[in-house]
Amino acid sequence: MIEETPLRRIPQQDRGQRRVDKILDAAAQMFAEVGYEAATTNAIAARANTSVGSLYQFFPNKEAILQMLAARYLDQLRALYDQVLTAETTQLPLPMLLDSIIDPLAEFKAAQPGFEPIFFGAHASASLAAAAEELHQTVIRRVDAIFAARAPALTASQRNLYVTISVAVVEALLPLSESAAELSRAQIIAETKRLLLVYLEPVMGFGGEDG
Amino acid sequence: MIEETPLRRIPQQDRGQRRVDKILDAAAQMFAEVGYEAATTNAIAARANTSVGSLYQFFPNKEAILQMLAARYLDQLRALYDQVLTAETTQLPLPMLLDSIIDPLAEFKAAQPGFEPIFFGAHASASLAAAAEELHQTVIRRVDAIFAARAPALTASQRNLYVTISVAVVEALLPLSESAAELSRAQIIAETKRLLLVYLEPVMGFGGEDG
Amino acid sequence: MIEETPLRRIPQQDRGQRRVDKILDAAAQMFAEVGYEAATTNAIAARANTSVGSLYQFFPNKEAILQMLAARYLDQLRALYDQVLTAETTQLPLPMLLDSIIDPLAEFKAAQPGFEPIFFGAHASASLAAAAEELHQTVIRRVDAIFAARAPALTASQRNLYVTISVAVVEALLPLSESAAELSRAQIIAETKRLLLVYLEPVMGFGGEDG
Amino acid sequence: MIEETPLRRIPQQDRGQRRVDKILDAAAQMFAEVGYEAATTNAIAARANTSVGSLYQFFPNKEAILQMLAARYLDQLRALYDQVLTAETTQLPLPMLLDSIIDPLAEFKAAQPGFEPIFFGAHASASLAAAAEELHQTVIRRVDAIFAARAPALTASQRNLYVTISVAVVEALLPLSESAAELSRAQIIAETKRLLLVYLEPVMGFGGEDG
DNA sequence: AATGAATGAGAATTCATTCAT
DNA sequence: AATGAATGAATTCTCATTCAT
Repeated sequence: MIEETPLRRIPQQDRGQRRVDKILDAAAQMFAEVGYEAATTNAIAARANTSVGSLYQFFPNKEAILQMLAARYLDQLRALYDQVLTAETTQLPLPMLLDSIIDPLAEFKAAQPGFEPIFFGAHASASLAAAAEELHQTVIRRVDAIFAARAPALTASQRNLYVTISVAVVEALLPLSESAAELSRAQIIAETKRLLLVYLEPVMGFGGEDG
Repeated sequence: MIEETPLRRIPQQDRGQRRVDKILDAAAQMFAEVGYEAATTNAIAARANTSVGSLYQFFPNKEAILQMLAARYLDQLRALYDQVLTAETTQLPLPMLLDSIIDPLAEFKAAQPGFEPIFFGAHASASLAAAAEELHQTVIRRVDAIFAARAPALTASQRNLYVTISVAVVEALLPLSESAAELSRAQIIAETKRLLLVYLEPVMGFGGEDG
Repeated sequence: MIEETPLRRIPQQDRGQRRVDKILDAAAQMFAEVGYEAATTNAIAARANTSVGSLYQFFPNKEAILQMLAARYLDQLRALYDQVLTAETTQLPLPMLLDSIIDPLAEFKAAQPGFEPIFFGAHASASLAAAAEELHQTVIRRVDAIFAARAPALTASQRNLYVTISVAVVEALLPLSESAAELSRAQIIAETKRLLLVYLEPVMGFGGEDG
Repeated sequence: MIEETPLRRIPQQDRGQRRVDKILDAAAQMFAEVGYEAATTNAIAARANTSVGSLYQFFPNKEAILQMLAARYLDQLRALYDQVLTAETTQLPLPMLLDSIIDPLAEFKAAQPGFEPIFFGAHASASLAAAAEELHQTVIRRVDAIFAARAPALTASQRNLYVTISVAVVEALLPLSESAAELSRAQIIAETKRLLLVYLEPVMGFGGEDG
């Protein structure tokens, strides 16, 4: 889906790949700290212990950094879910299914500082929105597949509603641990699951299609 | 920090007030259209049929416009809720209570183009976050008061959890009607209420303190 | 032919027009001294006793300065020729006709430092070439009209050859006074005329259509 | 200033010389295509199938490439004229003498893509002008020697005028075949000769010192 | 008070040149 | 010697803010 490689030069050597990673890490930090617009390419390069020139050797422009970062998150997230969400997962009791979906996301979010502003962050700029779109769609598709397997009685349209709402809820609640509300990360996660449990139980409460 | 009046000069005359309003309206539109960062003060002034000079006569800097806009929304939202949320409202059946809380917000959001990026919009920039904070706190406090009256058995800490989650859910779901998910505004609102209903019913499902 | 006004803002006031003129003068000097590519917008602004910001208030980009400069020269050159080249001029003895064509150009070139790099001289960059094109075409058309009136027996194609060669010769020789060849301006101009005289005499040597 | 060898290292081995040649060829192409300023050293190296590093092993800086290219053209042009312009040539009838001078130059120009922007190309940048200077002087000296032999009656100063004008005319007219004037190369060359014939005939029209 | 021209710091991006491998 | 990654000064252009009119 990201057709054209956003990388200006594909780093064949380890050193190049390490440099790209360092730049992406630095960018993730800066985006998280000051936002995409306010993060300057010079500052990103400096934090990555490189020069702007090197940065532009790998990325054609600032937006490409964002896209590449999103693409990296996408890969990692996919890998994470590939591990966790197997055919059997689908048939777990709902609470455990919710664990399987939410826990990886929560952990990923906690581990990756730049993930939140891209994925959770609302769409303050056109660039951000574009970068986040594929990530969102991927999560949406995964969840949709699970819901489809779990609640085959739902029409595609009904499922769309459940999926959209569920994903939006998770995206909205997980970041709350950052807020001033004096709620612990664990509390937030637990309550998110509880909320989705009562919401989804009527349609996919039981271990699957059986009653 | 927001303590000091962001208005450089308090417009005593109507004309001044009208000008401030026009600038705020223009700013709201621009913020909604292109985002806070991309909205230039010159463009805001032009859309308000004024000059940058006049704009800076009323606002010390760009961020002050945002703050002032947030403050205006705050006033309007307060007034709205003052009308709707009376002592009796608190004791309505939960579905109707949810109507009382969510409908005004949904309508306000629909009517005010600039409200969404500030209030719902994620916190892409430090400025936006700061401006939104008071709005959030106000809504939080209102809802907290209602929940307190309705579910007096809850500890402050428990209530904090319910309030935080409930408000976050509303903030996350209402903007979905803008997204590409092919869901109508009415569908979104209905589902938001249904979600909160199942979530809150256990603790405040009955008409009030009685069983 | 320059369809879209290259001016970002059309200066209604005298002050604005004066500023535009000062910028164009400064640009002309810089282009003449270091060439178009090496002339930086900051240096142009500085020499015009302004700021880059002001420069960009009037010109959308660096190339527009060049275009505007060429357009200004075009206007001035047209005005100059409108004065000098009347219907009667056409019928003057060839030496005087050559005076009428070459002298204004030589004087204009001497008076306008920036004219030479644009009009004379080959065009190293695409921008320069584009800017010069209209100037060239205008001179070509003028000369063509004169030649047509003077030597009606020539076919359009033959005339094209004479005009092209004649104009190219003038464009090549006049700048020689700048070169190291130790030739005075007057010498150069005189020899240019003598050269064209012997070249053109066979086809338009006599006072006009008469033999 | 051009005194010091522009070559950083004099390539003793064939391989080095071949590399230098390839770089010069690549540079000539790029200069012809996009101009001196716009031609980047990286692009030149790439087109020469080398690396920038190697390029800088042979050339201290970008300008040196231009100088070296001009020097190479100088050598080739000298060799060409050494072949063609012998003592006997000088005494040929003027039309044939002009053939002897102009034809090699026209052919050389047609064969060497980078020659035109340097030699004919007006002096858009200080670097270009410097590089072209020696080429010009060489041609000037050759032509001067011929004119001296052919028209010994002319004073050095008079000869200077004729030589300067003649060379400038050729430099100006030959490139016209590239322009949009719809004139063929052959037409241009023929007309250039005709022009110089009528110009020079009075002073060196006859087969030599007689007449 | 109102205007909008003027300012210039700061941002993204390029490219000649260097230097570690 | 060859390579090409790395560097960072320099350039174009923007836009928040000021200030003369």
